[in-house]
Amino acid sequence: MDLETVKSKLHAMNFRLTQERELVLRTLMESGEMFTAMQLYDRVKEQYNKVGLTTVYRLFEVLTKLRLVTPFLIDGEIYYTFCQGGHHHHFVCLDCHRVKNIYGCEMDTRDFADLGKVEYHRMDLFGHCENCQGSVQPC
Amino acid sequence: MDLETVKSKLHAMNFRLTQERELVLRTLMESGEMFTAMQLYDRVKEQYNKVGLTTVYRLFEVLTKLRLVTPFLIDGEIYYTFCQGGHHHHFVCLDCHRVKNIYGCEMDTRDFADLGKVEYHRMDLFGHCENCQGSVQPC
DNA sequence: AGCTTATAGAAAATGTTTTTCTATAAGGCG
DNA sequence: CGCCTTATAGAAAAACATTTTCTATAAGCT
Ligand SMILES: [Mn+2]
Ligand SMILES: [Mn+2]
Ligand SMILES: [Zn+2]
Ligand SMILES: [Zn+2]
Repeated sequence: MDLETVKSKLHAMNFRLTQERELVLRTLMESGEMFTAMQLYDRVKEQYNKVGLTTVYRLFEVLTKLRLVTPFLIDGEIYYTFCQGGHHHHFVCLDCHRVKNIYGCEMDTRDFADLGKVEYHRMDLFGHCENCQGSVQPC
Repeated sequence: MDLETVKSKLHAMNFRLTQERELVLRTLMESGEMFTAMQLYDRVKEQYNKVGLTTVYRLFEVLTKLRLVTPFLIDGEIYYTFCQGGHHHHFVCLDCHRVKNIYGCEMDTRDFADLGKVEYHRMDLFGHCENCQGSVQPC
């Protein structure tokens, strides 16, 4: 998905795409990584200009409403990754925090009807991506 | 798993099973639910005596180290559920927050070798358990 | 260009989690 | 048992994370 599409989704919900939001969104979308609010704030600062931390928090809030972001809990911290399109699963690199989408879910939720009514499910794989294999782990 | 087993696991790591920990642990284990620290603190208070909130936080910390607890991120909040035994998946009721274990994982992580080296994975189903189906949703 | 209203960002407020500190008791050992 | 060592309880403070408030600004519309 490109920035223009996100823009229309924002507009459809009466949100605006400000210059600040565009900087943050670009950083998030182009990285393929997941970030805590503070991490994304720092990344934006180093790559572009400075934006307010509040702006990052508010963007995560908005993107969550639009379901354009998926949260991950890792080591007690909440990370967000840009995420859109149909249902899919994830591979998360524990080293570089890059996220890869896995399409083609074969699960049939009817198999679990005895447990209750399944609304949705998630599957996340965690490991070390090709880039990070063999390389020294970040401290 | 019963309390005695947890006790030995604690002792094996040089942790102690105090009266306060036992109260909190009982509440957690017997409920089958997942709790935020504050929720478990409140539940212990109403069912038994009062314990310190710090004690609950510290117990979650210890149980996390022993891998006797699994964290869930729901609506921006971190919940913990008592969780032990071999690899399995979860069904979480969005209403009552009870958790059911799903054994018999058929996934072969080698199917994803092209993505990187998979260390572990999780799968969580979310929905409404039999008890909560048809009943009025909690506010 | 002009209008309306969502947003930026600094500062304050709020909420959550961790740390500190002292008294207590768990568990080990004789 | 009784004694000893050391992990833990819990209150209070500190640290940290997130949300709210408030005013100026600019996005988007006409
Ligand atoms: Mn995704
Ligand atoms: Mn479990
Ligand atoms: Zn990687
Ligand atoms: Zn339920």
